[in-house]
Amino acid sequence: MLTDRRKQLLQHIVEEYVETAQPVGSRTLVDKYELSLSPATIRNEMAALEDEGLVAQPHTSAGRVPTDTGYRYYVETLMHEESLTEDLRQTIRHQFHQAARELEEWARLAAAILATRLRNAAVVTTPHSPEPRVRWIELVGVHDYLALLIIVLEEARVLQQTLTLDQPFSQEELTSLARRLNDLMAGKSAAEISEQKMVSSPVEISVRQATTDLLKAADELTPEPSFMVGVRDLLKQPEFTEGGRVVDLLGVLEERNISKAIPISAGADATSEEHTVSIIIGGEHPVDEMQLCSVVSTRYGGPEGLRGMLSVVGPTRMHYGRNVAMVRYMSTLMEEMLGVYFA
Amino acid sequence: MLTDRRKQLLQHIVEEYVETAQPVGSRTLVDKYELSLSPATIRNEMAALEDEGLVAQPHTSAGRVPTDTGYRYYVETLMHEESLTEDLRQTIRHQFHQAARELEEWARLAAAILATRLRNAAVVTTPHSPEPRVRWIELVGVHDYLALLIIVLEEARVLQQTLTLDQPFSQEELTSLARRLNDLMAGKSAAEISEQKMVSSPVEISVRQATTDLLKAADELTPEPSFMVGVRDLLKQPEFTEGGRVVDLLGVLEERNISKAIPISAGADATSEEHTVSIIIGGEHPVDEMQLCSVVSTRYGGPEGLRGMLSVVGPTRMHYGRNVAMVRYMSTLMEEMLGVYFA
DNA sequence: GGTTAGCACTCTCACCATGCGAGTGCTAAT
DNA sequence: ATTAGCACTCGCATGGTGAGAGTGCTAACC
Repeated sequence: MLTDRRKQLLQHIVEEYVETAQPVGSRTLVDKYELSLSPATIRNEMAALEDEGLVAQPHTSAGRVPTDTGYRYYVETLMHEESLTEDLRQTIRHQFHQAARELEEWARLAAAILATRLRNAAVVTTPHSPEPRVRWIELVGVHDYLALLIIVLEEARVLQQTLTLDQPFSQEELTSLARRLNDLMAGKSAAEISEQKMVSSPVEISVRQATTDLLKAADELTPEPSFMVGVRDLLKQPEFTEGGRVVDLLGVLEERNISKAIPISAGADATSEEHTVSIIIGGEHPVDEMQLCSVVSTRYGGPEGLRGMLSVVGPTRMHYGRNVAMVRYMSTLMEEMLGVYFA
Repeated sequence: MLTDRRKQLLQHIVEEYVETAQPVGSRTLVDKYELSLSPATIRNEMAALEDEGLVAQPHTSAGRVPTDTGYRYYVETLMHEESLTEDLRQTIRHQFHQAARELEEWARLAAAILATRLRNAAVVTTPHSPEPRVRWIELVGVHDYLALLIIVLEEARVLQQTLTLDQPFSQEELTSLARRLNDLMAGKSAAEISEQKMVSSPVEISVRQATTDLLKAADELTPEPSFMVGVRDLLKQPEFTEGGRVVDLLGVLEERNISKAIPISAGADATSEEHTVSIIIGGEHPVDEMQLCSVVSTRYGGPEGLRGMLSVVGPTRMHYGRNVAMVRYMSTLMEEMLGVYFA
């Protein structure tokens, strides 16, 4: 348990370091924060904080820098979440209402806003349901042996797939087949469709197969349009300028496997109802290349089990208070939009 | 007009520099390429090449480096396009035949292959027609006042847009409206649809409006899934490691405006039939941030006026012979795939 | 005349010493 | 418990030096 003074000191160190990116020394601390103490005292206190593993010095004669555990302590007990001005809220809300009424568009916009306002990289996934259900199914012939299978999900997402037919079909035949399947499949999930055992034509079977495959795949194929936004800002940070490390980081982010780079697991599932914002700090991250970064993320949900994720990736030396506030606000906003969308 | 010896010398300089990323000196040249001449002679020749503006030295006591004009001369007259082994061709073709039968998937695959094989960034756009036409149109209700407009283009691309309705419609009503519009619009382009003046219901008007808007926009919205692949390799190049410049480059690439970063204009439109591969070298590029890069690109086309673009972005010090060969092969392959697709 | 050997010259880069400044830890006094 | 003072440690910037690479030029050579 830390004394109040040490807590406050840690807070100052974190905030100062976040701002300047320089190791912070005892003198700077007393000067800038007008502590009515001498640098010597601060030094003693800092030595204590170092013993606790909360701060470290890059080299003997440098100031202190927060460690991952230091940041962790900070976000858990010391940080106050910044509150957004009503003005800012309005501006952002306005941007959303001006955008096209499209789920993907909203996700993209959210990512763009997060990235530019916070000057960090942002990742937003479009909302999708854990067990997607068919709302509508359509078959459009491209030519004799080729047709386009289009599936509209309950959540208004559109999937498509090209099918090779074993024999020519006219558009009329395809349409009536689609009608028939529509009646059978509407409102059903992949599992439920698979259960419907029945004798039917080879085409019908292949369409059914394609449909269930698509539904199953729908979960993973988190479309990446919203991705990569702001990586530029991320790489601008002084801690990345040295060169080598950047490349690895980019490598991880470039693979589309977002879930690997941003494991949302930590605690978020249990109380996900309550807009919990989860924070992963540096070395806490399972993926090596990400250990210079912190990730602030939260889920958002809509009706019908729709779920998506918003997150901000920045250097460990990020402005946690601001990022958390912003991510939280964007998630409520996304939920609001989804609510309206599905009235 | 250069003497044969100077041409060959330039060729060696380019190829050596491409390989080693080091300014190449007279001694290395005679040693490595077993020229039966002394370094002194080579020096004289190099001085001549420098007078012509084809090579330059970073500083007085360094070897020579090709200038942009040097590279230009090289690609126009000296370079021989590498030929791909039958083995490689087969491997790649195989990858394509294993992939999903989907235009986007092919484009993505093409980009991935280009990027990994050439260790450069690759950009591929999915094929789209300059004047898209409607093949099929569908309306799916999401709830009372919201419907999804789905348009399948002749080229088998699917567009979608959410529409707000001024009054509730049942799915039956929407379907029959879609049928009616389908009959009117099938095979038509945006311009032709706009011409069809007729009295109709407000919904119908708004659907028509949305359709033409979508068709018009379809040209620009070159989907970016295939983008950014391999930027990692790009930034690994020694010329980018210093730091500052990378950021700007990323900035340009991150904006989705590919056409700006990769103007294909240069000569490609006229004789585009013949798989002309266009090359933009360093300073020739209109965008400042791209002037450290070269771009090798070509268009590819399919039936029905379908057109797309393949390109590779790398440092000026790229392996032109290989890149051109690969880009050319991928373009014929894409055409082949499109041909099969639309039988 | 083209080619070459030789040489002086230039410039980069790595290395080392040096000095300064920032910041610390410790001790002794308050 | 706090603080002043001081010796100490590093990092970093500065400057000098020497090796190495590569050049241009001149004079000799075939």
